[in-house]
Amino acid sequence: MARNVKNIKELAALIGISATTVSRVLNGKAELYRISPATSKKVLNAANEFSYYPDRIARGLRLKRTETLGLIIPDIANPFFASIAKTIEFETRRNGYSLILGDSLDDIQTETELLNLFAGRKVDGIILAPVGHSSAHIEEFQKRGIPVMVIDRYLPGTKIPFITTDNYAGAFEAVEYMISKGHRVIACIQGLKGISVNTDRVQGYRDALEKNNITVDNHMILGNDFGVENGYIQTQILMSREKMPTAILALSNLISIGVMRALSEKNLSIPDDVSIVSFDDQPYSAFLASPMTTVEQLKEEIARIAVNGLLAWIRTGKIDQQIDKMLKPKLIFRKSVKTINV
Amino acid sequence: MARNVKNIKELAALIGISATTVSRVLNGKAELYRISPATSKKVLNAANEFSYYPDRIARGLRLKRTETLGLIIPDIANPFFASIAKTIEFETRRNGYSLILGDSLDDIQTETELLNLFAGRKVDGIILAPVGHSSAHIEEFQKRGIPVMVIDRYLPGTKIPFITTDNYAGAFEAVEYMISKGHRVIACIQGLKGISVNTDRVQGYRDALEKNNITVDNHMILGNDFGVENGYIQTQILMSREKMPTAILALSNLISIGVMRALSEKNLSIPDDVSIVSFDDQPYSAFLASPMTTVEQLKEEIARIAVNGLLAWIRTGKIDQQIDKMLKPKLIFRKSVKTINV
DNA sequence: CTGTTAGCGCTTTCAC
DNA sequence: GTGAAAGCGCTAACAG
Repeated sequence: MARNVKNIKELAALIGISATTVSRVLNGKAELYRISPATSKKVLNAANEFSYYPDRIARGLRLKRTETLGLIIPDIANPFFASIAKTIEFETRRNGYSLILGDSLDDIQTETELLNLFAGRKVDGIILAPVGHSSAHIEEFQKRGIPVMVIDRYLPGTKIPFITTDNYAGAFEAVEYMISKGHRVIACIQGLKGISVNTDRVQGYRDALEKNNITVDNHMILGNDFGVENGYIQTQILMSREKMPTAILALSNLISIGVMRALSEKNLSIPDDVSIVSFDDQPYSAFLASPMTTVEQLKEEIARIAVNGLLAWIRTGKIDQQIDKMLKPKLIFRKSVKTINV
Repeated sequence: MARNVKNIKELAALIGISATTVSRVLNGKAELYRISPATSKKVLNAANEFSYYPDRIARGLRLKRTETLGLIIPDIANPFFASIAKTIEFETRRNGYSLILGDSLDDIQTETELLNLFAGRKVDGIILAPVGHSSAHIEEFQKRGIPVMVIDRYLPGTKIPFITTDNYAGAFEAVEYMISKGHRVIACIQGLKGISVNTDRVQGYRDALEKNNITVDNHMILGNDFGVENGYIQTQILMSREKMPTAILALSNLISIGVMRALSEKNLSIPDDVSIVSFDDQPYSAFLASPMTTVEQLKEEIARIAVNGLLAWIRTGKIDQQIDKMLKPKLIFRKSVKTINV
């Protein structure tokens, strides 16, 4: 095994040519500069033999481009985001880019900090599942010239491109389905208030009820977090009330786990005592005590469109505003909704 | 809002001092160089006012250190690894480092490619959940001077430090528990053959049987992947045999989902028809059709030790060989194992 | 207490 | 066809 070589100059010296030529060959510009095939071959062989990998940091400095994308996500442990991250990583690498990851913990300050950090690291673009309603920090960021593509959630009233699920339609359909099964008192345990995903789902919930002449009871909309704990606590609250819902719409897969925990502690069963529909289909959804009816989102699709849209934006320097997209979700029917007297 | 400033020189010019001084103040070396408080304050104010963030790429080139860690994981969509990744990201950032993520798809070639890529990007260290038995490519890598810390799996016969679960003990306990419940024909659906996690678990399974005077039937050890599909297929094979097992040890959470799918298709129920214990506890484990008895691993702990050990290694330049650790897992008893005639 | 200068490893302009 | 030299933005010697 030959020894390694530390930089392009050293490699060039070893072959007895200039660093310039080595650089040209290694960057596929041999043709362009009419470098002789013999020289080319020598360079390629040497690079291989001495396992030379160019220093991407130096390259990035010179080129003012790092071939790195930033990904900011509110909770990488949430399987919904983990799946999205997997596809994003794959697509990113397939295009010769690397991915730097940040978990914002659904906290706007951490998100801002990550944006600045990534800017300092000169990422070429960012994919962001934003925490908040406020978008000032993101727009300011765009102005610094770094493309930001928003996924999952979008920022109304801004020019920031996004790919998301048609959450309104998903919630609307889910609720209409529950109504068709005879439910009239349906609770909605929501995630973080004020972000589009949540707002749209709640609106879909409201409109489905109203369309079916059921008055919306604001006490039936509660919670403020996408996590397990919130699902647990809100269900306890719901179940201690005089007027208990016969069905619950859980606005995330984690929330529905919390719901299950609370119900099982009270020896209430799904769907006999309470029906439930949850957002985000998961591999385990079908194997729960009561196989869960879910609203499935096109995770891979969202990830792919986001990466490719962002890279196109980076390459051309301008954004295809047509990219804004809301992908239709799909209701997956299982057994967590009971038919009750109509 | 003041305009932004593009580099340290420009900022320095604006205040009317040299870039050196600005650099010193911004790096907290004002004291060291006895820079006057007045100048210091001016610098800090200006940096803030013009929202100047130093270019970490240029800094990295100069310092030969990027304050970036690489994380290579076989499947970020697997909630086990997603949880680990979350803690790793958090700890990494808390220490002022960034994290670049690679998903090896449990493929050794992709893993090697990622290692080289990360080397080119001059990461200061790497946390790796390795795919394979072979460790040559990793050792070669260490020689290039980049510290590699292995998690989850370890490489026997190498000097590469690792943090993992005591998988042998986990499997041993799980099987002894099933035996204590009267099971004698216990199958083991394994993950990727040849990697330590798998080897150790299988060995724990074998030894528990033998210790209880049950002859190990090699037909009862099958499979070769940690994913859902493998659990599904192997269960179908098991259930189509003359001699069916009364219990299954599933060597990952994904495998057990596959087992559940196959059983439910055959209208077999857990634990009435088949008992099961699965590795990796998950938030949903308690809410499955049959609440699942699982072997819980200390994910956060593994992640924390790995990051802090790696950073210490980077800072001091030498590795604390004491770091090699196998954390004891915990058996969580639920209802997926039936007591049968003994 | 502060500044000048050199150089990290790469790519590109300009020159031959 | 190839090379010398400049410079990306930063920090650390060295100098005062």
